[in-house]
Amino acid sequence: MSQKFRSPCPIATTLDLVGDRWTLIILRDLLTGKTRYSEFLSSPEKITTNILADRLERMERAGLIAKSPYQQRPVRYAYALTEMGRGLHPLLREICRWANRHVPGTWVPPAQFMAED
Amino acid sequence: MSQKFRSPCPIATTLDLVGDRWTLIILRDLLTGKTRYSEFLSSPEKITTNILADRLERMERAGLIAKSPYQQRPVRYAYALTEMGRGLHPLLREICRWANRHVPGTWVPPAQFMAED
DNA sequence: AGAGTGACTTGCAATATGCAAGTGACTGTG
DNA sequence: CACAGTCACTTGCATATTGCAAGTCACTCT
Repeated sequence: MSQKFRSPCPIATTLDLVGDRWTLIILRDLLTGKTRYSEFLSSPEKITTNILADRLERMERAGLIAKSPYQQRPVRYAYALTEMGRGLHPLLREICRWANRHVPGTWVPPAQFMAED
Repeated sequence: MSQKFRSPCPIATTLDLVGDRWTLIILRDLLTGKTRYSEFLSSPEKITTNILADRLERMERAGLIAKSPYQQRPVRYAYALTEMGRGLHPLLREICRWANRHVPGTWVPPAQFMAED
Protein backbone atom coordinates (compact mmCIF):
# COMPACT_ATOMS: atom_id res chain seq x y z
CA MET A 1 0.00 0.00 0.00
CA SER A 2 2.64 2.53 0.98
CA GLN A 3 5.21 3.12 -1.74
CA LYS A 4 8.36 5.17 -1.98
CA PHE A 5 7.44 8.82 -2.15
CA ARG A 6 9.74 11.73 -2.90
CA SER A 7 9.31 13.11 0.59
CA PRO A 8 6.91 12.75 3.51
CA CYS A 9 5.39 16.13 2.64
CA PRO A 10 1.66 15.52 2.15
CA ILE A 11 1.67 17.66 -0.99
CA ALA A 12 4.59 15.80 -2.59
CA THR A 13 3.04 12.47 -1.62
CA THR A 14 -0.35 13.38 -3.09
CA LEU A 15 1.32 14.53 -6.30
CA ASP A 16 3.16 11.21 -6.50
CA LEU A 17 -0.24 9.49 -6.38
CA VAL A 18 -2.50 11.71 -8.48
CA GLY A 19 -0.24 14.44 -9.90
CA ASP A 20 -0.54 13.82 -13.61
CA ARG A 21 -2.78 14.98 -16.45
CA TRP A 22 -5.29 12.11 -16.32
CA THR A 23 -5.87 10.55 -12.91
CA LEU A 24 -8.13 13.28 -11.58
CA ILE A 25 -10.08 13.36 -14.84
CA ILE A 26 -10.93 9.69 -14.36
CA LEU A 27 -11.76 10.41 -10.74
CA ARG A 28 -14.13 13.17 -11.82
CA ASP A 29 -15.87 10.72 -14.16
CA LEU A 30 -16.20 8.15 -11.40
CA LEU A 31 -17.69 10.80 -9.13
CA THR A 32 -20.25 11.66 -11.76
CA GLY A 33 -21.40 8.09 -12.15
CA LYS A 34 -19.23 6.56 -14.86
CA THR A 35 -17.92 3.10 -14.15
CA ARG A 36 -16.74 1.48 -17.37
CA TYR A 37 -13.81 1.64 -19.73
CA SER A 38 -15.89 2.85 -22.67
CA GLU A 39 -17.55 5.54 -20.55
CA PHE A 40 -14.18 7.00 -19.55
CA LEU A 41 -13.12 6.99 -23.18
CA SER A 42 -16.16 9.02 -24.17
CA SER A 43 -15.21 12.06 -22.07
CA PRO A 44 -14.39 15.24 -23.99
CA GLU A 45 -10.69 15.16 -23.01
CA LYS A 46 -10.22 12.05 -25.18
CA ILE A 47 -7.88 9.94 -23.12
CA THR A 48 -6.25 7.21 -25.20
CA THR A 49 -6.86 3.52 -24.52
CA ASN A 50 -3.35 2.63 -23.37
CA ILE A 51 -3.14 5.51 -20.91
CA LEU A 52 -6.60 4.73 -19.55
CA ALA A 53 -5.70 1.09 -18.93
CA ASP A 54 -2.46 2.17 -17.24
CA ARG A 55 -4.14 4.76 -15.01
CA LEU A 56 -6.89 2.38 -13.94
CA GLU A 57 -4.26 -0.14 -12.88
CA ARG A 58 -2.22 2.45 -11.00
CA MET A 59 -5.30 3.82 -9.27
CA GLU A 60 -6.28 0.34 -8.20
CA ARG A 61 -2.81 -0.36 -6.82
CA ALA A 62 -2.87 2.97 -5.01
CA GLY A 63 -6.15 2.02 -3.37
CA LEU A 64 -8.19 4.79 -4.99
CA ILE A 65 -10.52 2.50 -6.91
CA ALA A 66 -11.62 -1.14 -6.89
CA LYS A 67 -12.88 -3.21 -9.79
CA SER A 68 -15.60 -5.83 -9.73
CA PRO A 69 -17.04 -7.94 -12.55
CA TYR A 70 -20.27 -6.69 -14.02
CA GLN A 71 -20.60 -9.73 -16.30
CA GLN A 72 -19.10 -13.15 -16.94
CA ARG A 73 -18.19 -14.65 -20.33
CA PRO A 74 -16.21 -12.63 -21.06
CA VAL A 75 -15.42 -11.24 -17.63
CA ARG A 76 -15.63 -7.48 -17.67
CA TYR A 77 -15.06 -5.10 -14.85
CA ALA A 78 -16.75 -2.00 -13.53
CA TYR A 79 -14.65 0.46 -11.55
CA ALA A 80 -15.76 2.13 -8.35
CA LEU A 81 -14.18 4.58 -5.93
CA THR A 82 -12.96 3.38 -2.58
CA GLU A 83 -13.36 5.46 0.56
CA MET A 84 -9.87 6.82 -0.13
CA GLY A 85 -10.83 7.79 -3.67
CA ARG A 86 -14.10 9.38 -2.66
CA GLY A 87 -12.09 11.39 -0.14
CA LEU A 88 -10.71 13.40 -3.05
CA HIS A 89 -14.12 14.88 -3.86
CA PRO A 90 -13.53 17.98 -1.68
CA LEU A 91 -10.25 18.53 -3.50
CA LEU A 92 -11.97 18.38 -6.89
CA ARG A 93 -14.58 20.85 -5.65
CA GLU A 94 -11.81 23.19 -4.54
CA ILE A 95 -10.15 22.85 -7.95
CA CYS A 96 -13.45 23.82 -9.60
CA ARG A 97 -13.90 26.82 -7.34
CA TRP A 98 -10.40 28.01 -8.16
CA ALA A 99 -10.75 27.56 -11.91
CA ASN A 100 -14.19 29.19 -12.00
CA ARG A 101 -12.78 32.16 -10.12
CA HIS A 102 -9.44 32.54 -11.90
CA VAL A 103 -9.70 31.02 -15.36
CA PRO A 104 -12.31 32.64 -17.57
CA GLY A 105 -14.35 30.32 -19.76
CA THR A 106 -14.40 27.31 -17.46
CA TRP A 107 -17.68 25.50 -17.02
CA VAL A 108 -19.51 25.79 -13.74
CA PRO A 109 -20.05 22.22 -12.53
CA PRO A 110 -23.54 20.93 -11.69
CA ALA A 111 -24.78 21.96 -8.26
CA GLN A 112 -24.88 18.34 -7.21
CA PHE A 113 -21.16 17.96 -7.78
CA MET A 114 -20.38 21.10 -5.80
CA ALA A 115 -22.71 20.32 -2.89
CA GLU A 116 -21.05 18.90 0.21
CA ASP A 117 -21.56 15.19 0.63
CA MET B 1 -3.48 34.80 -20.74
CA SER B 2 -5.98 32.17 -21.80
CA GLN B 3 -4.45 29.26 -23.66
CA LYS B 4 -5.79 26.18 -25.38
CA PHE B 5 -7.05 23.75 -22.79
CA ARG B 6 -8.17 20.18 -23.35
CA SER B 7 -11.73 21.05 -22.43
CA PRO B 8 -13.62 23.82 -20.62
CA CYS B 9 -14.01 21.52 -17.62
CA PRO B 10 -12.55 23.38 -14.66
CA ILE B 11 -10.75 20.23 -13.50
CA ALA B 12 -9.15 19.55 -16.89
CA THR B 13 -8.19 23.21 -17.19
CA THR B 14 -6.60 23.32 -13.75
CA LEU B 15 -4.66 20.14 -14.52
CA ASP B 16 -3.41 21.73 -17.73
CA LEU B 17 -2.03 24.58 -15.62
CA VAL B 18 -0.69 22.88 -12.50
CA GLY B 19 -1.14 19.15 -13.07
CA ASP B 20 2.42 17.91 -12.98
CA ARG B 21 4.86 16.64 -10.37
CA TRP B 22 6.54 19.96 -9.60
CA THR B 23 4.40 23.07 -9.98
CA LEU B 24 2.50 22.67 -6.71
CA ILE B 25 5.73 21.87 -4.86
CA ILE B 26 7.12 25.25 -5.94
CA LEU B 27 3.82 26.84 -4.99
CA ARG B 28 4.07 25.28 -1.53
CA ASP B 29 7.56 26.74 -1.15
CA LEU B 30 6.35 30.17 -2.22
CA LEU B 31 3.51 29.96 0.30
CA THR B 32 5.99 29.14 3.05
CA GLY B 33 8.17 32.14 2.33
CA LYS B 34 10.74 31.00 -0.21
CA THR B 35 11.38 33.40 -3.06
CA ARG B 36 14.65 32.49 -4.78
CA TYR B 37 16.00 29.91 -7.17
CA SER B 38 18.47 28.49 -4.65
CA GLU B 39 15.78 28.23 -1.98
CA PHE B 40 13.53 26.14 -4.24
CA LEU B 41 16.47 23.89 -5.04
CA SER B 42 17.10 23.23 -1.35
CA SER B 43 13.71 21.56 -0.78
CA PRO B 44 13.78 17.87 0.12
CA GLU B 45 12.18 16.78 -3.17
CA LYS B 46 15.35 17.85 -5.01
CA ILE B 47 13.98 19.41 -8.16
CA THR B 48 16.63 19.71 -10.84
CA THR B 49 17.81 23.06 -12.15
CA ASN B 50 16.44 22.76 -15.68
CA ILE B 51 12.97 21.72 -14.52
CA LEU B 52 12.90 24.51 -11.95
CA ALA B 53 13.77 27.14 -14.53
CA ASP B 54 11.14 25.74 -16.88
CA ARG B 55 8.40 25.63 -14.24
CA LEU B 56 9.12 29.15 -13.03
CA GLU B 57 8.77 30.40 -16.59
CA ARG B 58 5.53 28.50 -17.18
CA MET B 59 4.09 29.67 -13.89
CA GLU B 60 4.91 33.24 -14.76
CA ARG B 61 3.28 32.91 -18.18
CA ALA B 62 0.23 31.31 -16.56
CA GLY B 63 -0.06 34.30 -14.22
CA LEU B 64 0.55 32.33 -11.05
CA ILE B 65 3.74 34.13 -10.08
CA ALA B 66 5.58 37.35 -10.88
CA LYS B 67 9.28 38.05 -10.70
CA SER B 68 11.01 41.23 -9.60
CA PRO B 69 14.69 42.04 -9.29
CA TYR B 70 16.14 41.83 -5.81
CA GLN B 71 19.56 43.12 -6.95
CA GLN B 72 21.32 44.71 -9.90
CA ARG B 73 24.71 43.76 -11.35
CA PRO B 74 24.01 40.99 -12.05
CA VAL B 75 20.24 41.31 -12.15
CA ARG B 76 18.63 38.55 -10.10
CA TYR B 77 14.99 37.92 -9.54
CA ALA B 78 12.83 36.99 -6.60
CA TYR B 79 9.56 35.20 -7.31
CA ALA B 80 6.27 35.99 -5.63
CA LEU B 81 2.74 34.66 -5.90
CA THR B 82 0.09 36.66 -7.67
CA GLU B 83 -3.48 36.81 -6.44
CA MET B 84 -4.24 33.91 -8.76
CA GLY B 85 -1.36 31.87 -7.35
CA ARG B 86 -2.27 32.62 -3.75
CA GLY B 87 -5.77 31.45 -4.60
CA LEU B 88 -4.41 27.91 -4.73
CA HIS B 89 -3.64 27.92 -1.01
CA PRO B 90 -7.03 26.36 -0.08
CA LEU B 91 -6.38 23.66 -2.64
CA LEU B 92 -3.02 22.81 -1.09
CA ARG B 93 -4.63 22.71 2.33
CA GLU B 94 -7.20 20.25 1.03
CA ILE B 95 -4.43 18.11 -0.43
CA CYS B 96 -2.73 18.06 2.97
CA ARG B 97 -5.93 17.11 4.75
CA TRP B 98 -6.51 14.25 2.33
CA ALA B 99 -2.95 12.92 2.54
CA ASN B 100 -2.85 13.17 6.33
CA ARG B 101 -6.09 11.23 6.52
CA HIS B 102 -5.43 8.61 3.86
CA VAL B 103 -1.70 8.16 3.44
CA PRO B 104 0.09 7.04 6.60
CA GLY B 105 3.46 8.61 7.30
CA THR B 106 2.78 12.01 5.78
CA TRP B 107 3.89 15.02 7.74
CA VAL B 108 1.30 17.23 9.37
CA PRO B 109 1.93 20.75 8.05
CA PRO B 110 2.52 23.67 10.43
CA ALA B 111 -0.68 25.10 11.90
CA GLN B 112 0.02 28.40 10.16
CA PHE B 113 -0.10 26.74 6.77
CA MET B 114 -3.39 25.04 7.54
CA ALA B 115 -5.09 28.08 9.08
CA GLU B 116 -7.52 29.93 6.82
CA ASP B 117 -6.23 33.18 5.44
C1' DA C 1 44.51 37.22 -11.24
C1' DG C 2 41.76 33.72 -9.24
C1' DA C 3 38.23 31.72 -6.27
C1' DG C 4 33.47 32.04 -5.06
C1' DT C 5 28.39 32.81 -5.64
C1' DG C 6 23.81 32.55 -7.60
C1' DA C 7 21.09 31.69 -11.41
C1' DC C 8 20.55 29.57 -14.86
C1' DT C 9 21.63 26.68 -19.80
C1' DT C 10 23.03 22.73 -22.46
C1' DG C 11 23.51 17.87 -23.91
C1' DC C 12 22.02 13.61 -23.64
C1' DA C 13 19.96 9.27 -21.78
C1' DA C 14 15.83 7.43 -19.69
C1' DT C 15 10.97 7.57 -19.19
C1' DA C 16 6.27 8.82 -20.32
C1' DT C 17 2.76 10.12 -23.58
C1' DG C 18 0.05 10.01 -27.81
C1' DC C 19 -1.57 7.79 -31.94
C1' DA C 20 -3.11 4.01 -34.68
C1' DA C 21 -3.80 -0.55 -35.35
C1' DG C 22 -4.38 -5.18 -33.59
C1' DT C 23 -6.15 -8.97 -30.36
C1' DG C 24 -9.25 -11.93 -27.53
C1' DA C 25 -13.50 -13.48 -25.68
C1' DC C 26 -17.34 -13.71 -26.39
C1' DT C 27 -22.84 -12.77 -28.35
C1' DG C 28 -26.32 -12.39 -31.60
C1' DT C 29 -27.83 -12.76 -36.55
C1' DG C 30 -28.51 -15.10 -41.17
C1' DC D 1 -22.06 -22.66 -38.00
C1' DA D 2 -19.58 -18.84 -40.42
C1' DC D 3 -19.41 -14.02 -39.58
C1' DA D 4 -20.18 -9.25 -38.25
C1' DG D 5 -20.33 -6.71 -33.94
C1' DT D 6 -19.10 -5.28 -29.11
C1' DC D 7 -16.17 -4.25 -25.32
C1' DA D 8 -11.96 -4.04 -23.12
C1' DC D 9 -7.91 -3.96 -23.61
C1' DT D 10 -2.60 -4.65 -25.80
C1' DT D 11 1.17 -3.59 -28.88
C1' DG D 12 4.41 -0.89 -31.68
C1' DC D 13 6.36 3.06 -32.56
C1' DA D 14 7.13 8.23 -32.93
C1' DT D 15 7.29 12.26 -30.16
C1' DA D 16 7.56 14.81 -25.90
C1' DT D 17 8.92 15.29 -21.14
C1' DT D 18 11.97 14.34 -17.33
C1' DG D 19 16.21 13.58 -14.93
C1' DC D 20 21.16 13.84 -14.41
C1' DA D 21 25.56 16.00 -14.87
C1' DA D 22 28.31 19.39 -16.44
C1' DG D 23 29.00 23.95 -18.22
C1' DT D 24 28.25 29.12 -18.62
C1' DC D 25 27.65 33.92 -17.31
C1' DA D 26 27.92 38.04 -14.70
C1' DC D 27 29.46 39.54 -11.52
C1' DT D 28 32.01 40.33 -6.26
C1' DC D 29 35.49 39.60 -3.01
C1' DT D 30 40.32 38.43 -1.57
